Amino acid sequence: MPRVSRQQKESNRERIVAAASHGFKARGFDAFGIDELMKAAGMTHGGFYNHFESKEDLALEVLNQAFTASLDTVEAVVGAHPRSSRVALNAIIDSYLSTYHRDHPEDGCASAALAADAGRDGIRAQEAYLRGLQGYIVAFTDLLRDNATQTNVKLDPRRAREQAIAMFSQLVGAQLIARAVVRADPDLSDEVLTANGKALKRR
Amino acid sequence: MPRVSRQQKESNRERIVAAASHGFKARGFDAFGIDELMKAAGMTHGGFYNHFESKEDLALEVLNQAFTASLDTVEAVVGAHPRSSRVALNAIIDSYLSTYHRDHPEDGCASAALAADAGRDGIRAQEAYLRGLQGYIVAFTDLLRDNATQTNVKLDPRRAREQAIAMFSQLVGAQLIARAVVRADPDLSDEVLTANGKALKRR
DNA sequence: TGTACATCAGTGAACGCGCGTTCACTGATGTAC
DNA sequence: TGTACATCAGTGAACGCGCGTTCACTGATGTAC
Repeated sequence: MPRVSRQQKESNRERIVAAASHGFKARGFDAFGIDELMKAAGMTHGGFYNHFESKEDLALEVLNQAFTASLDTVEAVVGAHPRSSRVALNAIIDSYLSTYHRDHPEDGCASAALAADAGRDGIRAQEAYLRGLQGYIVAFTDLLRDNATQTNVKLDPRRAREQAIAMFSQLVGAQLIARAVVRADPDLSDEVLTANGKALKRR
Repeated sequence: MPRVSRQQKESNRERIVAAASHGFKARGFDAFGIDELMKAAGMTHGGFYNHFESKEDLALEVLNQAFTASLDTVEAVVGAHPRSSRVALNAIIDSYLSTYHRDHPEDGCASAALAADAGRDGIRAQEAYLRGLQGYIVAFTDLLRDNATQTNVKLDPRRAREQAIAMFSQLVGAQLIARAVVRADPDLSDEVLTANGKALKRR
C-alpha cells in the first residue's frame, strides 16, 4: 500500500505522539514499548523511525506537547470565569483533584504523571519539564494576584509566586498519592483528594 | 566457597533488600535489574532466587521496609523535640524539603520516590504503600493536635487529619517537582523547596 | 567430641523473551518533462 | 494534461542485547549417630 501522502504522514505522526502521550502517562516511559505504541497509532512498529530518531527523541516531543496541552486546559478554565479569579482558581482545584483526573492519568496533567520519570531522566527531558512547570507557575501566580486585586487585598508579588508554587506542588502530590492507593483503598484515595481541596480553598 | 551459614544467609538477604531499596528509589523498579542489584549486594545474580520468589516479591518487601524506615526517621525527629510539637513539625518540614533529601532519593522518603510506581502497580504493592501512608497520616495528625493543645488552640480532630493529609501531599509533591527540574534549573528547584517550606510553616 | 553424610547458598552458564532498532522490499505519491 | 521515473512511508522479518529466571554444580554448613 505505501507510500502515503504528505498530509497523511503528518497525521500519522500526530497519532504516534498522541498515543505515546497516553501510554507514557498511564504506564510510564519504560513500560510502554514501540510495538504497542505503533499498534495504538494504527501502524506496525517498523515505521516508527520514519518519524523519530529514537524512543527518547519521541519522549522529548511528548513532554513538550503534553505540557502545553495541560496548560491549555488551565487557560480554558480561566477563560470560562472571566469575572472572578477566585471562582477560576476553585474550578481548577476541583478539576485537578477530581476522581476522573485520578482515574485517567492518560488524559491528565503531564506534571503529575511524569514527574518521577523526569526526576530520573537526563537534562533534555528535565528542560522540557521545566518549561511546563514555569508555565504553570506563571499562570497560577497571575490568578492569585488577580484575585487579590479583585478582592481589594494587598499581595506581595513574591508572596503570590510562593503561593503559586506551593499550590501546584500540593496538587501534584495529592494526585500522585491518591493514585498510589486507589486500588488498595478507594475511600482513603478519595479522602486525600477532598482534604487537599478543602485545605487549598481555605486560603 | 558456598554453602554459607544461616546467619550469613540472613545478612545476605538484608543486604539485597537494602540495595534494592536504594536502587528502586533512585532509578525506579524497571530500571534497576537483578544483575546490578546482586552485584551491589556483593553476590552474583543466580543466588537471588534463594531469597525471593521473584523480583516483584522483592518489591513488596522493599515497599514495606522502606516505609517503616521513613517513618522511623520521622519518629526520631519528634523524639528529639519532646517539648514543642511546633518545633518538631518545622524540623520535619526542613528535613523533608532539604536539598540533601532532593539529591539523595536513594536514602530518602519511599513515598516520594515510589508514588508514581505504586500508582501503576498492582494491588499488593498499593497495599504496602497504603500502610506507609496511613502511618504518615497518623503521625502528622498527632503532631498537629499536640501542637494545638500546647498552644491552647482548639483544633477539630477531623480538621487535624485533613491538614495532615494536605501537609504530606505538599511535601511529596514539592520533592517530586524539585527533583524533576534539578538538573535543568537548580535555582528553580531550590525555590520550589523553600517556597513550600515557607507556605507550610505559615499555618 | 568426632565422624559421615545430607543439605543448600552461592556460582556462572544458559534459557526464552521482549525490547529498541535496522533493513530489504513494496507500491502509491510526488516530480520532471 | 499525460507519461515516466524517482522518492520514500509503511510493512514485517531479522538483529543484538539485556532482562528475569532456571539449573547443574560446588563445597562449606548443619545434622545424625
